[in-house]
Amino acid sequence: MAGSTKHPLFGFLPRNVTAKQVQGVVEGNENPFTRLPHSPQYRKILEARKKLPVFAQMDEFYKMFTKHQIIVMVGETGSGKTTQIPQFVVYSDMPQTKNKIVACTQPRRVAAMSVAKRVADEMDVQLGRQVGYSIRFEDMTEPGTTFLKYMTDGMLLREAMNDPDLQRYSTIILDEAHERTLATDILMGLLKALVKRRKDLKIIIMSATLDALKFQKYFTIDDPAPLFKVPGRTHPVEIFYTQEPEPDYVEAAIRTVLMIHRAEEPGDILLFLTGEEEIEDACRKIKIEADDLIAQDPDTVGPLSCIPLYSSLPPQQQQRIFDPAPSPRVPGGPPGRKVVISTNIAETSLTIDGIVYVVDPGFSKQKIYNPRIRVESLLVSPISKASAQQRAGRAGRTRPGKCFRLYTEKDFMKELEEQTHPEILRSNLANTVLELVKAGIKDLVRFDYVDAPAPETLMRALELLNYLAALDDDGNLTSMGSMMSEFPLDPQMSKMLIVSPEFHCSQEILAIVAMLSVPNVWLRPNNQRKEADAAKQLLTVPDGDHLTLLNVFNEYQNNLHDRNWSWNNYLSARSLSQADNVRSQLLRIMERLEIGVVTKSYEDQTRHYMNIRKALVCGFFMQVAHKEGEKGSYITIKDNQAVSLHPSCGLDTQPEWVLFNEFVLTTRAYIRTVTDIRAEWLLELTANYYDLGSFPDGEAKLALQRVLKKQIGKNAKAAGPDRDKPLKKKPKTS
DNA sequence: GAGCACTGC
Repeated sequence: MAGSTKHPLFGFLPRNVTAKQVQGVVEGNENPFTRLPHSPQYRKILEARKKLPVFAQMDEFYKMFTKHQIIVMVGETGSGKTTQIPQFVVYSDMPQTKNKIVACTQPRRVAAMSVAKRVADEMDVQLGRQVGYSIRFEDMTEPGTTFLKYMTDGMLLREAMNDPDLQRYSTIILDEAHERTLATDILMGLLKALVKRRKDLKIIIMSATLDALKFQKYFTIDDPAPLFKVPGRTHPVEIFYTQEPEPDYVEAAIRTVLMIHRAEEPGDILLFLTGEEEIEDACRKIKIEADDLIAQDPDTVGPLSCIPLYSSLPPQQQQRIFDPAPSPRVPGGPPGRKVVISTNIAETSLTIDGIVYVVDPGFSKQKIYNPRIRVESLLVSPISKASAQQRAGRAGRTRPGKCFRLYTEKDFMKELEEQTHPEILRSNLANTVLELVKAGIKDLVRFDYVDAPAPETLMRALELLNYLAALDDDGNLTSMGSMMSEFPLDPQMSKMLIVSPEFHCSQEILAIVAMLSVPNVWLRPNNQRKEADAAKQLLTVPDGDHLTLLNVFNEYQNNLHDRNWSWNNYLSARSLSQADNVRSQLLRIMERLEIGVVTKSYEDQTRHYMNIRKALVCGFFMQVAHKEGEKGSYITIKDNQAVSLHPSCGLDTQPEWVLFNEFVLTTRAYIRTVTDIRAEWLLELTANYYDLGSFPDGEAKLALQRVLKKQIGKNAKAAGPDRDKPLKKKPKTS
């Protein structure tokens, strides 16, 4: 009688449901969230879901989830945890009945989007309504309707900054926690503190196997967090090691690829190398050698296609990894094979079906941070055991595979670290510290990190934020700091934006900051370097690379009608449109903060450019170098690092003082993206930092003292300060 | 006279 009108979830007690109840609803005819009948598509997907390993453990899951506030979950690839667990949680939390949300974080945007789409299909609802996702630049949710949300970890961290109690959420699931991204690490710290304040909030940490114990221990409230284990569904991968260490891993890798091609069963190969240049080089060599092999032995050696893969490759070329292996040259001839040569991008971000052989030389480029000289750099380093395991796993996704490690078993056991160092130990934390302070964390040194960063890294971050006036001398957030934290930028750049109205150049600083926030816009194809350099020369502003970036952005905007403009000027259309996107987001934030977006267009260009350079100084006064000696050698102020102007630098002279965006350590120490500045501005705009009383001795200090003396003399002679008068333009030498 | 591992806000 009542059966037809009763709500499908009738009798469900929040946070106390059984697998039997849930299975009844899942198998039922009526969708409990839309009250519509389930579609045939739903039934089809349900049959596939029921085969996932995690589905068989629903009962076990609910027993644990009902009882505990925090769960650590481990599941191998193919367990279905990312799609199923959040749905299980929804039936228990019933967030739709109390205006709450179940959130599941991902380290990458594509994952958040694609998983949300899949889960919306599984639940027979429209993406963006009951189930949605939230990533930078795209909020695919409907307030009041969305109760299951996939999002990037960085997005949730931003929310935590403004609402430290994360009141909207009933359960928060941190997925891929083993990747230890900076955002996930900070979230773990915040959530550990939060569960004490919010007893109604539940947390699930999802990870691959090796780290589980560490997370369980970390999340000890009275007892360690319980562990929920889900088996994976992959194929076995046989591991081979070399007998002796390989002196040249690229050469060994090429040899191994050719050996596989000659001697192993059909199946595609994935080779891991460290960077673009290495990959393109190996690609060329493999092609040449494979052609030789085929010429020698056309009856047994099939064709080999070689596909490079790295992030700066245009998407269209990245798609080539999904091309099928080449067909035999003649019908019935030896089969073709595909080899993908990739950076770490194929370790986590991209999966390629059909890979049967993995060649792992054991290296990758890793970011390291040196707090002493405040520099992040990339270094080719040995990978960790966890990483090696992940790479090997790429061979077993479709059928049993083989992994050839180009190092000895002994080195694997003894030399490789268990885990890759988490990002928090390898990064400049200026931004993170500001976010934490904004989230109300008072004592950053004693914050409960999963892995605590070096005290010096924290000190460097606090010092920078103090000089930028984001924190006062007691480490409290200032109103300036509060504004700065609203921008998804390094603090130096948000500072520039906030002060830009004083220099009448908000639009210009917006464009420059946007350009500095996207990947390099300059293209330089191997066979057209001269043409590319010439094109760049035409866009160059000799006063500084920052102004060149501004010029490029403006020209891009002026030429939007011309589809080929970017390409014709050897510029990356992808980066430029990204910059445009970033610029709009930053502009919206400025408007929200009621920072007047001021631009004085009637000024003459020299003076206008000077104002822009002054605004740059307000953010980047700590990244300044002084020319010492004749041959273009510079010394960074205070740290006394000898550096050279990067060859890509467009300055037509070698000014005495320069401001730089980036310090790069390659064959030499270079400063990149450099602008000509004046000592007067340093003394005038950032007197706090350029306090000569505490300045280290050296040529830079002497030069600053001379400027100061001259200023005092001038001010004594003249009746008042005249520093607003444009300084005389230097004669240009070409 | 050289380089951009990979994410993310």
